Amino acid sequence: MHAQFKPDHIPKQSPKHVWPFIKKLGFLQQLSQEEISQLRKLHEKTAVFEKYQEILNPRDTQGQWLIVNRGWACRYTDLSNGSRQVINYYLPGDIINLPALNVSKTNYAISSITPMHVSKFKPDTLQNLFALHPKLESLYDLIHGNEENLLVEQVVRIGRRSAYERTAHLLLELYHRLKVVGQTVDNTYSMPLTQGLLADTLGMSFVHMNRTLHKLRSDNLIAIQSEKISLLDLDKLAEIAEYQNAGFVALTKES
Amino acid sequence: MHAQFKPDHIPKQSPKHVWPFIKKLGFLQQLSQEEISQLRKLHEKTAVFEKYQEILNPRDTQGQWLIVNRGWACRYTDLSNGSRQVINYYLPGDIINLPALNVSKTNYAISSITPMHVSKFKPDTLQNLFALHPKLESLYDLIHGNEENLLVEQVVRIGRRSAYERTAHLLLELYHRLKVVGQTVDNTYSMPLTQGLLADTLGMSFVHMNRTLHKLRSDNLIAIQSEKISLLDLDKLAEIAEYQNAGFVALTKES
DNA sequence: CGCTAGGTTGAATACGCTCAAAGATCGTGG
DNA sequence: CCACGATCTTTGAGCGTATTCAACCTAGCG
Repeated sequence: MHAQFKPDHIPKQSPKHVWPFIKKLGFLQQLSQEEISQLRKLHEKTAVFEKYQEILNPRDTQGQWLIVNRGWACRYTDLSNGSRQVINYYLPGDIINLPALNVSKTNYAISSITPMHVSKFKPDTLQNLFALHPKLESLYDLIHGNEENLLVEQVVRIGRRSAYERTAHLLLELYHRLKVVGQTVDNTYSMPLTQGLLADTLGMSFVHMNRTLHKLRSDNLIAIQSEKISLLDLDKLAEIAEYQNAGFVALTKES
Repeated sequence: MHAQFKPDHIPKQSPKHVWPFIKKLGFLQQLSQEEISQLRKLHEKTAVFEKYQEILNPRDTQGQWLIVNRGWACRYTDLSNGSRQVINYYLPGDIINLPALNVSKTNYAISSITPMHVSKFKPDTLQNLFALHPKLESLYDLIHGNEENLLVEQVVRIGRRSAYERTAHLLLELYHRLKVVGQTVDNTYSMPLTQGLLADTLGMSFVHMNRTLHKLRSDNLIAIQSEKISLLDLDKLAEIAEYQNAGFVALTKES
């Protein structure tokens, strides 16, 4: 059990446990007790992955969906010249939609980055849920749209931003996504990515990644200690990165 | 009426007209006459856009979906420093899913590139269709997955490929997507993108775009005359770009 | 205590950008 | 029908950001 997971270390099956996925939906829209207990049905079967374990394995994951409860994963492509591009990250509260991946041929893989806890469920569980609770279906559409927005942001980030801006932008995105599921404390979160992985995400060399992080530090915008990163000036970072929180926008916030 | 549209110039309402969208689905899986006539219902209401006209206008497009019948469009983001990033293109046979865009806040816009013909339909038309024809629903899931794959490819392309590779890769993607809807002839297709737009797609300057295209030409890999582009050596291009046709893979090809 | 993975730093190089200016193409209006 | 303007393309030259190569440092783990 690694240090970075302590804040989330709550007994797994406790009825008081709020699953990150439910927390995320609750952030988007107020949920009734009935809806929450319905959503708990998606969490009945859990599983565990080790650090750096392959998750996308088209052979044996047919018809299984995963919800990330703890830990990070990522989707990536390895190129023949030895370089790697990380497409996106899966954080607690995110759905990893394996069947959709199987539907069409994929050029990418999914792997855990840290040890992970996930919930597994079958697609028809979701179908049944939506049939009874249309509101949950619209919420699902919403997070699905947000996911696509994240991909779009990744394109813009890599395509038209400087290394400095890219880095600020990604760190902000991670911050906002983690905040929704309660994994930030005082603008600080645990960031289990190596500089190599960050570089592979932002399309740059790990040497330059290192230098860019240094510049952000010397500009007093971020602070890093072991796996904890602190965003020291959210406004300034957002200004530099031209960051708009597209990845997580609530439809109607009726809290 | 522009020259590049002549090959597609068929009377609009002719019963023999095969809509690109239907052609695309038919490429993925053999369609029955019944299914084809069902899909025609999506094409009952058509509309037209001018060249460089804004399509995504969150105010007035609620609940409308578009199918591209003719012409090209793209989704893009303008940054405050004056640069632009094109996210993806919409070609004949593609669906532009406007409601999904409205569901969550977007940082991007959609605009036509050429004059366009589109079909408009309401989301519940699609719902009704799927209720009666599950096979069509699974086909829709498939093209939806393919769309996401294209976005993923765009990330990899921009993130980890050289200008030369990127360009080859994009030209191949456009070729394969157009081929499915019958808009290629002998490895040639009409490519209405300016070098500036191509550059904004691939995250490079238009000057370097120009030089890269020249290199591809002098390497005898492509030929360009006005708006026609020919891919002279598909295999070599694919090898250079490490291209795998992820954007369009059939589930079961039972022809 | 030594190995391995990750982080840091320097120096040389290269890929792609910016600035600038000159052609080409096309639509439009005189 | 030609001339003009606007947009797009082409080419040159200098510059800058990011890469590569290489070495060394650090921390964690067996």
